[in-house]
Amino acid sequence: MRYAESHKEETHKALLAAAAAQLREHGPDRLSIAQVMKAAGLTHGGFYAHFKSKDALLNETLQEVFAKSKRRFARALEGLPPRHALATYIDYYVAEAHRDNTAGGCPITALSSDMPRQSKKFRAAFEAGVKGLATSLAERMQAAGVDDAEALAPSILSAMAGAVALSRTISDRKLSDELLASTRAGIKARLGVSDRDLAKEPGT
Amino acid sequence: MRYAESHKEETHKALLAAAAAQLREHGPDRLSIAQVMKAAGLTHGGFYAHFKSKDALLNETLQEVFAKSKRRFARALEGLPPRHALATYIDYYVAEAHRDNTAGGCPITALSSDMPRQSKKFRAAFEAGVKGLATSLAERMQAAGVDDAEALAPSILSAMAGAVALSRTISDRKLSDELLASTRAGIKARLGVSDRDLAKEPGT
DNA sequence: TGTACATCAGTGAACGCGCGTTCACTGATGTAC
DNA sequence: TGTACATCAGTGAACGCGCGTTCACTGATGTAC
Repeated sequence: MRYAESHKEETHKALLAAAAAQLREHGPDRLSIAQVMKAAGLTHGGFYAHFKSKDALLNETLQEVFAKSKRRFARALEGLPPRHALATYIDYYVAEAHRDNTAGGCPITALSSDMPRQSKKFRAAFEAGVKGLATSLAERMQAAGVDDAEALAPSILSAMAGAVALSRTISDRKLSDELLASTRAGIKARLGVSDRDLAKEPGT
Repeated sequence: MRYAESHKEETHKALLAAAAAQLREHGPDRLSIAQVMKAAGLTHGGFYAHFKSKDALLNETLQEVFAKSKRRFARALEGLPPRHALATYIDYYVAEAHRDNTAGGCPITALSSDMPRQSKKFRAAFEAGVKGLATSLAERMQAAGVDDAEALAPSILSAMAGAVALSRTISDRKLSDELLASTRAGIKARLGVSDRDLAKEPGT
């Protein structure tokens, strides 16, 4: 079974996509190579033609997931005026849809409490991703006229991630929804981009 | 080797104490029965004289950890005037010392992102613990004159837990410290118990 | 055009390992007589 | 007071299991001649 030139690269991408979902859904420890291969329609033995080890897969996957997060972030806010964009991002992150989509969501929300138990290399990749997202957020905040944006951004990010993470642990739907709504309102108020504040913003 | 009447109960407690630390340090999946027994100076085979299963140990341990968290919460704030107590709690929770003490810290911070992958029973124990802490916090907030305390408390709790959890993933000490400081300031401002606001409070 | 060989992504059996769990056993002490 | 037996927390070997990893093999297609 000889394959097209691009075949190996395509399989590599398919494995990364499967791993990206399983990493967030099951965590780095419960993600299993056999399951990732199965999701791509392959048997587990072939894995090592694509990755040196499970660690290598996890590292590449995490970088990919953060990069995708950042790209999606930028795309969703394209063209919006700065303060509106910031409010939209908060609503988009601290959302029921995000809570209900662990496999496709933010790695900070899905993996924060796993990180201190992971390898140094994996933690470094996570930290780089966090810094990247914090920087993006800080830029958005600065553009929206928020004071001291750079120092504030990591705290805002952790409040958003913490709320979504906690909302996932609560089966009481009403309480979970309220936690998200209350967090959205609180963060937007803190940044001066509540619906009330936004009325002052010049048009799109 | 016949033992004193209280001996079995003491061993049971020692196992719970070892499990309490390891649960938060290593998470429910990586906590191992052999390691817990070893920490109590015993061999792994004897475990089943004390607990029906690993699941039973995890459930009992988590309940114990939440109960202890709540007791410590109450003890630390005893005698303080309401608004001062609230500010103290925030400083106490969102702290470098808490970040550096995973094994002895809050289970929400240590386990949030593990929970969606755990058994229904374990998740129920966690949810009950979260509700208990949220209620305690809401009472403190209400006593301190915060509006809409009950609806706000879960969001505040998630912001505190999220900040400590994220601070643990960041090896960059300066950034990690700043994240905590910025979160303390933000939450105290949101609740109207900043140092500035507290000057107005009647004495101890 | 036809034959022999090289390529290499993927297969599937096998490995050692740590895990949760089981179980026959130990041995110091209490109780029965 | 002395002997035989019961108790039971703890021991340590053994189990099946899923895991990450290795490796001899497969077989469709490309290349050499």
